[in-house]
Amino acid sequence: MVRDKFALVDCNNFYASCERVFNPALEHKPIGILSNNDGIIVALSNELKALGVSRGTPVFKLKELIKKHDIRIFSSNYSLYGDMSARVMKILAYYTPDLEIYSIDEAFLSLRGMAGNMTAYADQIRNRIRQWTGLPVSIGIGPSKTLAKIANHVAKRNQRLKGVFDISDHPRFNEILAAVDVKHIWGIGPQYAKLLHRNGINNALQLTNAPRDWIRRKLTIMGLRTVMELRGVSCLELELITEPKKEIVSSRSFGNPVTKLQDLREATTAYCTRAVEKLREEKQAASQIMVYLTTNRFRNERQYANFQSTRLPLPSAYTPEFLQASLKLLDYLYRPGYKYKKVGVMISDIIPESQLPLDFFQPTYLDDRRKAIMNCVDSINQKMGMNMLAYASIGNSLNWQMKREMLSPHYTTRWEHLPLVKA
DNA sequence: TCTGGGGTCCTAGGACCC
DNA sequence: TCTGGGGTCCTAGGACCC
Repeated sequence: MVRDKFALVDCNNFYASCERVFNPALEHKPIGILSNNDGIIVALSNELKALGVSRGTPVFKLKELIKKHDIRIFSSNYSLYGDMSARVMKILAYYTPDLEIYSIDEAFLSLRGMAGNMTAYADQIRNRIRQWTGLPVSIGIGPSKTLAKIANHVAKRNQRLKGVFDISDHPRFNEILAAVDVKHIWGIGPQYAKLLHRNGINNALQLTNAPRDWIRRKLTIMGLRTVMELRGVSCLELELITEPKKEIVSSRSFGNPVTKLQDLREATTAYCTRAVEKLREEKQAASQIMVYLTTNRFRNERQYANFQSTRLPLPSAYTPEFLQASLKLLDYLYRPGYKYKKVGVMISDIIPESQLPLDFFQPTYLDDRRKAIMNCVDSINQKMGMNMLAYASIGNSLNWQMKREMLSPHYTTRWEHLPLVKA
């Protein structure tokens, strides 16, 4: 029997590293990347971590620290990170077709059946990514995905390992697991970590040896799978084909509180348009649409949070149809007198476009000219930029738009932002 | 003043059917 | 006092991931 073997390639402090690639002055500086709306820190360089800052901290709480330590703060620049991610994944695909792109900065590779020194192989991958993109990555290797994740975690924390660690058949396997807190295990979140700690299960080795039935009962089947994976029994296969999404959400918090229905209608138009665009990118159609509206739960003022959904007569991917429905839902949800923080649109009951039902009495998305119109709009927007062609209800007040006050240039996706090299 | 966004899976409980 | 037994489908809520 050929034993499974997985490598997890993970970019170190991905967003911060992307900013650094194009701005070498940031080397060795503490860097923080902000969420949408410049709200919280979502990514940190090691230097910022060393100052005791953690993911999720609201940036306003760091004002003093930022000044004191010359911390460089950036709004998130997804067109830059998305483009850098694509470059890394392309390099990995060159090594193997057995590649699962797990997130913007992580990928699993299958090393099944490969002979030779895996550490040397991983070193080579790591060096090539560094050389071709400028990004530092860590690579963990193990007999299951969960153990590959742990190996990666170990690689990141030990300078001596130079970014690569293979945990398979390691002579000090137990010792290594005993040093990993359960909260760092893939699949164990804050709630489960608390539960485990309460029951005296503090590290990965203890979890590995925990009673099966108890785990099944308290952590469900998912938790049991995690334990098996820790024992080196691979339960999670590489997912080579990306499954179509079951729901698509588009929503944003507003830069400033919004009170007027008109502004909410404009925001809803923007998010609904984007959601249906994503639906078409996946070549899917949907029949369920939901709109939700909330005030700011952190503020000590009158609160409102509600949602409303409706069903289209037939599955569709025609934006105007969704727009009409979502604006109607919004009008129904809206109550004057509140300061709103966020509106969102969710699309579900998704089926492949190819499985659209036929209807004798009304044209479907495919039969009439709707699909052709959407294709046309999409290709123009793709070439000329998002919302180059937009729906009138998007308006032009922009009262609802998010804050992005510390955005770096779009170094790789806009000609006018290309970095210049001075002769 | 200032606290993100976009997903997935599992389970329990209710509705409804025979 | 006693109060069937399944099956299926749907939804809400809770957990997780990045």
